[in-house]
Amino acid sequence: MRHRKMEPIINHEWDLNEKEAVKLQQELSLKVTKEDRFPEIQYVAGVDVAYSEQSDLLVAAIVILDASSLQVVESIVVEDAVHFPYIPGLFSFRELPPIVKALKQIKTSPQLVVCDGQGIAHPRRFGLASHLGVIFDIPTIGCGKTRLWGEFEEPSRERGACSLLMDHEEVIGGALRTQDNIKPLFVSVGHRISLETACNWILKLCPQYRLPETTRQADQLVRKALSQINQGSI
DNA sequence: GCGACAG
DNA sequence: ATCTTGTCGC
Repeated sequence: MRHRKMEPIINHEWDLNEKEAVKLQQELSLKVTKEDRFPEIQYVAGVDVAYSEQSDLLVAAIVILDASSLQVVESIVVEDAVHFPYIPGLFSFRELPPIVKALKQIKTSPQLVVCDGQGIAHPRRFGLASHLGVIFDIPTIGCGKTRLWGEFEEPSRERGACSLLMDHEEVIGGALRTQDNIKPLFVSVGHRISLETACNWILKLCPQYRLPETTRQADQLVRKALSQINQGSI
């Protein structure tokens, strides 16, 4: 099988101040597509980032899962220096640089990427998942453990229950229960996928645990890498 | 000014 | 996210 490495269709500057970052989000958010626009999905990618002791180092991991078996077929871990502080609403400017770096090196191109964070459930409708989706022009889902934006009702307590995340009259995501009696996840459109399809994929990726296998596998990798880095620096 | 605030 | 021990519960 031949592979073609992923390449961004948009290459913008990352060394921005807060005001410039907000302006860029407003511009790029116009490119987000909230409808299903993707081919058959054979590979799904998971992304996660961990921080070292003094938060001066980032470790990002990409895992590629076979969409049917949910088995890992490829993975990569990269390190990068922190170039942006953590600011709610500007999260992508902190975590995306190492993620982009890692995605460029992946040999197996995924047809869908699941992100640990929000998609359009964001004050400017441009969370990490949407940002990643737009610059690579690839379908993405935002899947956060906690809420950033929007109001919602508590979904009923069985797996699959979902209540809409609303910003006034606008639907920006869903609070989705992935297991019975477990706190819901916050699922939102990243890019080129509908909320309904996104929720169905997240449920498919959560056969046993609260978090999607994509996120769990990526989380496991960055944690292992970080512990090895810390041991080597002592 | 006060509370909220993805990871 | 990370710092951190025990502890309640299935």
